[in-house]
Amino acid sequence: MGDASKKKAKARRRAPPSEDAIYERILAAIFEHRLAPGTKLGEDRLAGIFGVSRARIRHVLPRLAHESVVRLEPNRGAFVAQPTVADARNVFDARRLLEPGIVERLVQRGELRPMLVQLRQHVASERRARAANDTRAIVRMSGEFHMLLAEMAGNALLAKIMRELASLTCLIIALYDKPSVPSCLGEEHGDIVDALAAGDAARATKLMVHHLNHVEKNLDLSVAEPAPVDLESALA
Amino acid sequence: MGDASKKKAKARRRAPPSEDAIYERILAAIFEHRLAPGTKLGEDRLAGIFGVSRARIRHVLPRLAHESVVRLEPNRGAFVAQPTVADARNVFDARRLLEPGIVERLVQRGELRPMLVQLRQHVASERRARAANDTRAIVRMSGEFHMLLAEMAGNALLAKIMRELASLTCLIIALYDKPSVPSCLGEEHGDIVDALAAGDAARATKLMVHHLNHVEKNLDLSVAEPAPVDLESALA
DNA sequence: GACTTGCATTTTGGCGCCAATTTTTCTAGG
DNA sequence: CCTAGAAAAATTGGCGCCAAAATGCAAGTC
Repeated sequence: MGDASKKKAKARRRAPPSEDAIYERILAAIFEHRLAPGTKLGEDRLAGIFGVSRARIRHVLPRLAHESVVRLEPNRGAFVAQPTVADARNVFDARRLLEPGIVERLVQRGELRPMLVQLRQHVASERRARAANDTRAIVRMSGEFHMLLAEMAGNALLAKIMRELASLTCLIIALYDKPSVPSCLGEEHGDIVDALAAGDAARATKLMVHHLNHVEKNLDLSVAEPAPVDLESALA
Repeated sequence: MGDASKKKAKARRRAPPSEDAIYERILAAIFEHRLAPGTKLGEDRLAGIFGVSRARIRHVLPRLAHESVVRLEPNRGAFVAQPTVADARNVFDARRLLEPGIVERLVQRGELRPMLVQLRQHVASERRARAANDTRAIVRMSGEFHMLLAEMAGNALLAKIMRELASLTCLIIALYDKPSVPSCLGEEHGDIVDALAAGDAARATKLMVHHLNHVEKNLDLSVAEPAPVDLESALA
């Protein structure tokens, strides 16, 4: 390959990236749709890119695999996961179950003045990204909004689960987004924040469910699965 | 140490345990309260016990750490996790959010005749273990009941999350169980199955929430945290 | 006699090498 | 010209060795 120079160029000069840093970097790349689903994540390749040894990479990949963000095939390597249509429905189903509860816990927490200003700032950033047509920022911040809500709900466990669901949702959008509409619906995040500011928990949860339904409906989940070719049964 | 013979005795003669097998074995030991919270999980110790190389162990421990079942201290080793009181409350809070939804999804699935027989069999096994006063089996099967429900709900993602929550619950019971009452409440699992059999989703979810509340109330979560000695702030 | 300091042992962390499997390419045949 | 087979290259998986850090012990000192 003749792009050895490019690898060298991307390796940090004398910054030894920590293990968590590599983890976050790969996750961020997936979040921003810089790594397409199905992309092979070769060990040597990644080691060269980050300027670390292969052993370091071999610690990070299983971690990502455990969150179903990468798929680990024995003796073949790691690939960015390709959630099936069934997986996608499961993710949205789980989110419809979790996120209304997260919103409820957030309002029950009381004293959400400082949280509201942070949420408003985030929504404003989203609006700016949308105005600039910065697709990567739009998708990333859209996921971050939901992660922010979860972190504010005061339950670190739920926040961790929400992080994982947000990552998977990013992959799903990358795979099944209809080219027609920009996947991020206008001001629905802002509407949720407004309901929270009004202390109307019921409306906030209802808006959250509707929002999730809208996002899912804007995906093309009707496509037949990439032919689950079951040779054994097909040739019986 | 003079117990080198005991290690050898426990090592499988000529059965090379797979990586998943080791994972499951350690998890099972935690489930059955054979490994107390805080126990150190030395690498070559485990390697000797399972008769595998240290490298194999070094792949399993991070996996368990990712589920918060073991705590990984840099340069110190792996320990069975010791969830704090706050962690415990978070776990039960998350379960109160998830499990009613799981029950709902189960009934909406329809055709639960075969599932009901399996659930009834499980409840019967639990009853038998309770009659035999087999504490380990009681705790293990109590967690397995909830995992079974989640797997039947038709959402593999929710099932995975429930598995993790069940593991953590086992640790929490091991840490905070009041010696007074056996932590597993009589026939509450059976009552939930009865409600499912009657097709009464509302009652089933209500019973589930009550059940979780009962389990939590039977724990001693009032103990003051082991003094989160924050030296920096204490000596300012 | 108790505390501190220094050293030895044990354990984890990391790096490099070698074997196994897969994928690609080259060659021979139809 | 295309297909099937085999050899070669590349990549993953695993094992062992070596360095770094932490713990426990022992000796020295006040």
